[in-house]
Amino acid sequence: MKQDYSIRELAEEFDVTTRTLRFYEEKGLLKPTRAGKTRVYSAADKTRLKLILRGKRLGLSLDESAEIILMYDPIGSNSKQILSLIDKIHDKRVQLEQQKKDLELTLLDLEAAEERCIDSLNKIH
Amino acid sequence: MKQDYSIRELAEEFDVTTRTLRFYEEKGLLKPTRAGKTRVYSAADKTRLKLILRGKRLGLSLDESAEIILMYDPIGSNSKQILSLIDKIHDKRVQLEQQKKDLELTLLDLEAAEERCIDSLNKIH
DNA sequence: TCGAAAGTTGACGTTAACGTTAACGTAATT
DNA sequence: AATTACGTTAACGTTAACGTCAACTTTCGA
Repeated sequence: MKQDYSIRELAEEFDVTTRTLRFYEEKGLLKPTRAGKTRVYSAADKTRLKLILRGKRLGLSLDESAEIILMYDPIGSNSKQILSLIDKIHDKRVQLEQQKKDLELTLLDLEAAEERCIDSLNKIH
Repeated sequence: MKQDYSIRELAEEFDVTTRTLRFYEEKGLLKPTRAGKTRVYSAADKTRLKLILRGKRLGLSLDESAEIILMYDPIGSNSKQILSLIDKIHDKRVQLEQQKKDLELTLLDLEAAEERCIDSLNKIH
């Protein structure tokens, strides 16, 4: 598996602009190393980018995605910190479960709407 | 069941500001009638507000929610229009199904993260 | 070696979704 | 009569997430 990526490679693979990748770096979401001045993205950067974009499709802000990504990382060994992290994870799960419910309701509504459309068509015919 | 609502009643019930309700009206999402100058919201307005906020929790823009709400409404009896509507509904369903997948993946990740946290705690102890 | 292609850092522009005054009218309470 | 509470419109301010130059350097294939 490939190790490193240029900014353009990554941009094309994920269909974002290079501006976007630089912006994510400014925000601390990606940390490419440098070959001279040129950015070099690692497999870890690629994974993080994937998570960010997944978050976007869920309607999360970049900050929220950043938070979630931090949750995946091993964090300080301090007991208190870990407990606080568990809390955060729990909160985020609650939010996402609510979102899942909303999503399923909306899907049901759309199914019903589609059916009504088809009925309308049949009546016209 | 109550028929009409003042701007404040609706705002408090859904925990939004009155500014928000006026803004939604500007955008054509709500259409309260008037008693003099004062806005009077109907049950239909209330339902639409509920759908808008559900959309927000899904990360939809107001325009997207507006589109979806229009999908629920009976539309022009023109056959062509109905077919185009079915298409739109289908597209939106595809998008939401993708979102559902992303959501479930994220939930799995969070579960795993929580477990790792708990493991860390046990090792410390 | 040289010119196009791709890289870099500013820095200002844009859109969505409201927040925040301001400046005013109205209605009920004291 | 005056305060308080709630309503109105109008208009400028704010934040997030980039887009869009500009002005410059670096790299690489012919």
